[in-house]
Amino acid sequence: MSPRKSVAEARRTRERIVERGVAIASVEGLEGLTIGRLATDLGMSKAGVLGHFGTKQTLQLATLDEAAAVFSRLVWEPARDAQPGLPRLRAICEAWITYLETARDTFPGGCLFTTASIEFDARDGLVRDAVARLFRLWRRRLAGEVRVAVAAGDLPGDTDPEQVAYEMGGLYMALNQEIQLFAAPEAPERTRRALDRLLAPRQDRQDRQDRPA
Amino acid sequence: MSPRKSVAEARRTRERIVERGVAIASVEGLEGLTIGRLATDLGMSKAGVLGHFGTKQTLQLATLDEAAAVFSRLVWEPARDAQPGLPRLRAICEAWITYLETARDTFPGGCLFTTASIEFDARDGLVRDAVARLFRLWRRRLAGEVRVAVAAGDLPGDTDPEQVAYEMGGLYMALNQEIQLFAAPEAPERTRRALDRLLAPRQDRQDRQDRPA
DNA sequence: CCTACCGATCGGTAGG
DNA sequence: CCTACCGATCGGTAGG
Repeated sequence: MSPRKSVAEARRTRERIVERGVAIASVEGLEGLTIGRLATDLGMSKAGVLGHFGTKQTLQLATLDEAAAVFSRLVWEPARDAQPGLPRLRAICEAWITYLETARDTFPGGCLFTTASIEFDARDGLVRDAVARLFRLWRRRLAGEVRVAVAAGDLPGDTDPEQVAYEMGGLYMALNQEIQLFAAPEAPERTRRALDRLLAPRQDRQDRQDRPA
Repeated sequence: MSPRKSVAEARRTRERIVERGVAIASVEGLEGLTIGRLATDLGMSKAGVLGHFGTKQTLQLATLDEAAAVFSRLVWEPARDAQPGLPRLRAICEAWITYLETARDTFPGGCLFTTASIEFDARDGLVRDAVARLFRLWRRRLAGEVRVAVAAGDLPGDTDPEQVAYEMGGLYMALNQEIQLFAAPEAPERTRRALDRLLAPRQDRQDRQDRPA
């Protein structure tokens, strides 16, 4: 017949496309991710690439899914075994910093979610909805972890978990910019200082005291 | 000869192009800002649009310049008359929030600088350099204002001005996302709460005290 | 400032 | 999974 591959081979090809797609989209955005570029990079035809998805939008959604899976693997899962509450929150924070600092192979252009959020925040459609869903999910998880930390007495009783999660999001966008736009080596340490203030374990302080400058 | 216009008319046309360019780029990004789209929107020919700039890159730089001028007018200038230090810092913060909340005519897709930063942070070239220069300039101004506030005794003596300016940047990116992606009405108030904590006037507090919840 | 054009690339389809 | 194609749009140029 034709050079049609087995189901397993086709799945593996689809994986390769999506992995490459994450890297391209990290640099060029999900709109800048083009079928022609993918085809060239992978030594395939455009029709061969598109055949796995049907439309560019489906390709974008698959790329976002793969990126979210990587993020879970690098940020959420390593913290899973930490004690719920402040210890796990701290573990998530560190994994998040490491993800932004070192996941350059997977995300050579920086955090794909920040890129996608900016790119789609003024549009409608399934991609925008998927991006918003991810940010909401992650904020909910962070806020939940803050809530546990408060209940455990690790954070002040009047802490607003949503507020803390919101501010954490800002710190990570700042860190992403600092790494990508300025290649600033002190950025992770700045982020840690800000997080220490945000997640200060107790109210009996006149300043932070648990980390040296 | 031809429908060539006077110098003043040509300048006015250029202004119209650049103003429209800011609005388009706010939604589509500086790469998504196309000459054809501008021409259609303005009822001109593509060559007529491009003639004012020569290349797309020059158009992008002119668009960024115009956006920076608007930003100065809306954020820096209103605070100019406030007392240097914490009062001026607070005035800048409020103007900044207002800018993100209400400048929808000029920036229908949200803060163009955040968009441009994300879009160009993985590329080289004059546009990237111009974006980086703007962010550096504004951070320097913020840090300078923090320094004045510390010298005036309005902020604790161990305040790190660069750190505060860095965190403020993160808060504004978070606010931009919250407005654009989530249309969250409580976002400005969240930002104010975070800024109050960041710019807490004195260390003799167990928690923030100058704003009611 | 226009018309008329260029080669390149876009997303996508037909047919195998 | 391929070749071969489609109409639309991209940035840019020639010439007036």
